[in-house]
Amino acid sequence: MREIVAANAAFKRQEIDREEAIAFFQARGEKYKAQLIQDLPASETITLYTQGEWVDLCRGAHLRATGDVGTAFKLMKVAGAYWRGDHRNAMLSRIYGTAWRDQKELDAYLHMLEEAERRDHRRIGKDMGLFHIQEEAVGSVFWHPKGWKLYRTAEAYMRRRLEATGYQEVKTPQLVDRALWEASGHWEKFREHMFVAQVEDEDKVLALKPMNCPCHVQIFRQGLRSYRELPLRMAEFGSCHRYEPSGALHGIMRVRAFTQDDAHIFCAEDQIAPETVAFVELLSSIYRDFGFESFQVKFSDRPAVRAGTDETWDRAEGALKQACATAGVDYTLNPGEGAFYGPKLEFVLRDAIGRDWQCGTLQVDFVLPERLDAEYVGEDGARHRPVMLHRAILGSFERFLGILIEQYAGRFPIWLAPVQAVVATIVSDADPYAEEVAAALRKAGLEVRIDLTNQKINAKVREHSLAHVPLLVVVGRKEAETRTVALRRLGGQNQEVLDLVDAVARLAAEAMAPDLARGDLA
RNA sequence: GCUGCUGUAGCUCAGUGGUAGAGCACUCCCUUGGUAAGGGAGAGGUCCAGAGUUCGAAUCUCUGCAGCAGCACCA
Repeated sequence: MREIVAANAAFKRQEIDREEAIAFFQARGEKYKAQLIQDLPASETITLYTQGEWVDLCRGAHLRATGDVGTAFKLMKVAGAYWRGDHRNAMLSRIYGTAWRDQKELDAYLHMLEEAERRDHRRIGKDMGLFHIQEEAVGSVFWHPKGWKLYRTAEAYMRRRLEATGYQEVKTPQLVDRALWEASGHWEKFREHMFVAQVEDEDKVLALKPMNCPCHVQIFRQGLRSYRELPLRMAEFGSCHRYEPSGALHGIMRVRAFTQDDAHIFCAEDQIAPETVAFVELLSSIYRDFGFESFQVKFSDRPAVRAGTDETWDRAEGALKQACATAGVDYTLNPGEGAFYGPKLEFVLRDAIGRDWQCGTLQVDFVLPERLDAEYVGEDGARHRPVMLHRAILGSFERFLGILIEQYAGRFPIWLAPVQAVVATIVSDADPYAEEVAAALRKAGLEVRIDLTNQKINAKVREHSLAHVPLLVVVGRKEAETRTVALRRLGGQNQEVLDLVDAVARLAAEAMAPDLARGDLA
């Protein structure tokens, strides 16, 4: 690179006849470029750029000469990429680099990347002791006490939000006979991505459920349903297993065992729009509570391989589009990326390194109710097919918590923090009082640790700051005597001396989950 | 899954064809100190696993496993 830049060879543009260009690249053994030209539309002008010895097909534009690149560049990584993005094709090598106006800008960029790396949930998960993954359970999370506390806080919050908005929670089996997956169509399409279990003295083949919808339909099918029960919102924190390709695994964001905040809304066709509007409202409110003010929405329409007739797809896509309009959702189109049974909305959040992850989803499905024979009795006394709306807000707890960790770089707001307060003593004379303070905070519902170790207060402050504990409640001789506490907040430099009783009331209020603070249920 | 890279103490990482190192963390002792590291001592490793080359392998080669990056996939 440095040699090429130093040579300062001029880039020369040259227009060339199509056939001539194909012959040229063919002769040089560059068959992919020849193929590229072949596939360019006839109207396209073919241009070559020459730089010293090097001739390349390129539309341009280029710098004037290689010297213009300057010295503020860095080659970042080398990786394979499939020819034309198709895994059936050969893999070509791709070299990634970055170039900047000067060294200072390059350094700033590299520094930014390092900062982003510090937010990486895998790093923070380890540092804060939230979870780990090991070889014996690839793609599955071992949640440690603090990580599980975070998980349970999120789960309890979600459960309250769902209960408040008319969902009924259920729990369905992990192991389900293959016959059900054949009926739903998943066996045919996703068989190689399913974990299969067999028992010795039985012929049955069972699969660990990769998703919950067929099971929910089974509950819906118990007994005769009436149109009066619709929309029927059936929710489950459903544990699912999928044999994801090894290269897809990523920390806790893409795993093989995960729990969806799944729900299926069984409804009539004219209820799609109002249910979508209500869903988007709920999702937005929940994302806001978790600190995500903005998110992308993608509309994925019919894929090439799909179930259901074109007429059905027309109806499903039309209904979803109309619902988006009513809900005022701005989306970008994601052509051909829908589920095999219906179009979907994807709600996408971005991680620390700038990668996008689908979290929430809403999918309109006319196919599964048909395949699994779900029906209800309508106002007219006849049997009808319900429409199923598959929807998730967090998507999976694992992925969402991973993004949440990165969003806050481990410095969670108080309501989410796995350890909300540490009571730290300055002298051991204050130990009994510290116990009393901790007990009072605990009684008020806070997750509290107590630090009576034989260390200076400086060291304690440092330790718990590094552990991202939002509240540090310091007590020494003075506080014990006056029944006060010296409160220091994470990131703050000073402390506030409060009366113990006031402090407990105030911190309890601050630690309250946002829905409870608002009194959503009331 | 594909391509490339990586695998050494709990963590971060150094190291070398001749019996393994640092800092932090940990344990113990001293220290009771008022808001981001008080001092000292100690313990800790099948150098990812298996096979091969070699007098000798943690180091070289191969295979496997796992991780990382990108690509592909994502009900």
